[in-house]
Amino acid sequence: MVAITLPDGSTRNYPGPVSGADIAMDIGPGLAKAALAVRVEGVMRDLSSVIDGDANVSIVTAKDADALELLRHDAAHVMAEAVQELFPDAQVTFGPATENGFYYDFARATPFTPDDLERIETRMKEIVERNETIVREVWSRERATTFFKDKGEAYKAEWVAELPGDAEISIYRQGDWLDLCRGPHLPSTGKLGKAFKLMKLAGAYWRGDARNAMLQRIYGTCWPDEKALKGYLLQLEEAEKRDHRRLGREMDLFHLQEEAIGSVFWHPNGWILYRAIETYMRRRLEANGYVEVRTPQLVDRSLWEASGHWEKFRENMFTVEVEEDKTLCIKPMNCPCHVQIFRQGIKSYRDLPLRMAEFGSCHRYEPSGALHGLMRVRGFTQDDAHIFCTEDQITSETKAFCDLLMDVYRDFGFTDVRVKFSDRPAKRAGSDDVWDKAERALTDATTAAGLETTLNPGEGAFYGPKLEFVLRDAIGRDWQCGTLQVDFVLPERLNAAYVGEDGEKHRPVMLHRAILGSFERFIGILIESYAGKFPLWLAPVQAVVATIVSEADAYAGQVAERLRAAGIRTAVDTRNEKINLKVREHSLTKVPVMLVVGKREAEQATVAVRRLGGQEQELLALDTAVATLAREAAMPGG
RNA sequence: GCCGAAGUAGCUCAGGGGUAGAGCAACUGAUUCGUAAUCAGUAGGUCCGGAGUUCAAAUCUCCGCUUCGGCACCA
Repeated sequence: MVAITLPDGSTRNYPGPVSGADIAMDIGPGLAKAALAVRVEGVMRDLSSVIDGDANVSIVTAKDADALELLRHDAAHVMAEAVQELFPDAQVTFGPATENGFYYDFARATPFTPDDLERIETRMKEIVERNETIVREVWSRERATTFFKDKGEAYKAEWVAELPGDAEISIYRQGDWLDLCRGPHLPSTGKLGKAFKLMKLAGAYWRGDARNAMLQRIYGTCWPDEKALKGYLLQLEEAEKRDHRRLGREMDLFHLQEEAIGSVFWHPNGWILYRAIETYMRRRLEANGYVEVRTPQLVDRSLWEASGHWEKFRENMFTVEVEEDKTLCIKPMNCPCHVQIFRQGIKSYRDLPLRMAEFGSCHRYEPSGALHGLMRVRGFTQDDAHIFCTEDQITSETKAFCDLLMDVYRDFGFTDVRVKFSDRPAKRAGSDDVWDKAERALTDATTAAGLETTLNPGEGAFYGPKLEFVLRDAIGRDWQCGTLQVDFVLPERLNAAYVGEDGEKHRPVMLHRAILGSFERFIGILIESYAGKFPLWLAPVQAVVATIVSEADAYAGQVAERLRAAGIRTAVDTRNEKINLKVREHSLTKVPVMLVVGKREAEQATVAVRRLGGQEQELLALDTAVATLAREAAMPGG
């Protein structure tokens, strides 16, 4: 007897082992038709898999959230089948489901073309129509190895060889095509449906290693139905409209050009935004016990040799040969310079923690393929600071930092922040004792700050563990902004010391930390996150006074003066144009507030206030409007 | 850096071995108008750069640069 318990709590008994399909059929033919897979004790399995003992079971249909992953994984298989039918010389490698779809990596001498994509997609739809039954088989290692080797599938053969000894080698067969795969899969290709689309071609290294061959990756997206697919494509289009590179041009914030690759030309409007953020950060840091410094751009190579950067980071550094045997480096980081300031004079334990901040302008020679708008540049400014403290202060300083960081992010409208915790790497400096202490300190601090972290095992810096704070751009790409890194090594290398209570010399610990990361990247993300519609305190132009008739020109000037006197960045538009045009143009450049004035307003000392994106207007006395806007435009945190 | 694609007016894009095209923007003029495009006219180009093929190259070929999409990288 096998007792199967269903999600509703009911139990069905079977005389012997049953498959998921049997159970679904037993419950009803409708469900049997809709069934895609079965979840046994929470684990997703093939519908055909046999359950031979009592179990909690649920039937997975397209309505299930995790049916999507199944669907997408199948889409990858169907694509691979289509590709191999059309291009028999293409070798298969891997093809997983992704956040919005799937991809499959192929090895092939001649690259696929965009035209090929159309052919492949058409063939995929044919395979769905063939409704090939998907069958799972378990092969011996020898059989699998021989099979893939004979077929010329070198990558699959390599993978089989590397599967652990006790691993079951499962093969999924659909029609004449098969693939080595862990599964689970749908019962047949027809269940996939046709709500998929091949999106783009890309290169990708075999097993993600740049030393390996480059494969050809085809990305696709896949959804349960046509409506969801359309919705996704529409969402992509919308996201494209908030691309910071596009908005940067439309709103006249900045530009990039060939003669200064990877460096930003900030236009007046963009620079207002930049400075507003800098002012805000400076106030925040001052309120949190930081001191601000400024250190040199050009620093002799010897300091970088001493810090270890010359050895580890040289390829990313711009250098200048000034005279024979003298190399200056354009600083890629601020830390060694901050240690130099720390080292001036004798520091006592009473001076700690010393929080030294700099809006540090740095340059790094980033690989050409990595450059991306404001997000990845070669010249940037960090909201950098180094906290010199004792080991005992790591937890409290980290906690204080996390609180500050979350406060700042909240002020910029970010509440969904991912925090990654990177612990000790294989190659590292410092004793295990010290690492234990540092990792525990970070863990305690994040817990105290109420942050959930995901572990990035072995990804810490060689000099200490770190926290990374990740924000997401308009099209779902993640960018690291904030960071906190514990460093035991640099104080040692650059000989930073303080005198302790005991009168002896001690090494301080350095916490490298940034909240925005770089102004450039943060502003890029900010633009996308707000879709250019900044809150009042950040908007480069906060208000436009627009006239309806030229008789109101003089009054418009007075209104603007009043607003400016109240600290509001105001422009006046007295062009001889219709109000419709003015509203449209200032809406497109995302000015948050428009004050429309005509004859009526001029006579009554009022303004018609129109908010960006809104339909209605509010008629206010000029005094009221100025007071309201001044209050709204105030920088958060005073 | 690697794989692929693209580069034509300020922007979006069409064209394609034989005089360089459109819409929007710009400029000029008219229009004084009540909340997302008033009308008319004018001007605007090293077709990314360099070499080659050709009577003739924006167009074909090669090399380079930049950008875009991925991958790798991001101490």
